[in-house]
Amino acid sequence: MMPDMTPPAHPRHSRPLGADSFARPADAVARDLLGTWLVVPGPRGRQERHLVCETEAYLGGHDLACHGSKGMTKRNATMFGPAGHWYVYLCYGMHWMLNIVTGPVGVPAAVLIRGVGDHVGPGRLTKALGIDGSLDGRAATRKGGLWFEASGIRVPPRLIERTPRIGVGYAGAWAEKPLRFVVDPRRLPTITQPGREPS
DNA sequence: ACGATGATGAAC
DNA sequence: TTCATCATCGTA
Repeated sequence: MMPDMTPPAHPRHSRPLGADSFARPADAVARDLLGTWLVVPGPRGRQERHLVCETEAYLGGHDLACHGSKGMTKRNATMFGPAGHWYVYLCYGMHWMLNIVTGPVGVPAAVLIRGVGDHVGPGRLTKALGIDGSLDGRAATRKGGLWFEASGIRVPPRLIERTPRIGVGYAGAWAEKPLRFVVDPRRLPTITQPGREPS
């Protein structure tokens, strides 16, 4: 069974990951977001939960692959703001990219969410989940929009694949750094029914 | 391998 | 105002 649409193991403890989870280096956040739920408002007041399985870290102004490396612009201003806010922008004229801002205020760093559950690919997942630029700048640390939630699923480090980031060949040596994090959800423990512990 | 598709940012 | 670029994707 794929993890999408699966309820949390402990609904009463369901709460968004807080600002503390994101006010850290982007590579640490990118790794730790693997195996968490992305909680998305669904039809008729329901929530969808999608397991995060692919992320990329953009480290800050010194990272030549990061939008913030050329200074603050209208598009990337959200990246310079507080951690735990969504940074969403349009890529190639048609694909919305979903990022979560990380690190301290003034440092343009973020994590790109590249794959969740069955929806692999940053443009595909935003299309499937109905995400667009109207989310840019909104907080992820409160219920009401989209947020992350601990799943209780342990992701063993040996199951995390690290590769260079996709589509940033222009970034010189920064293009080679292993800042993409991937886990195959089929290798994770079976997702449980509500009230049960992950095996 | 290539075109779609349009906002962005820098140059002029 | 023009132009190159772009954290992609579907089709061939």
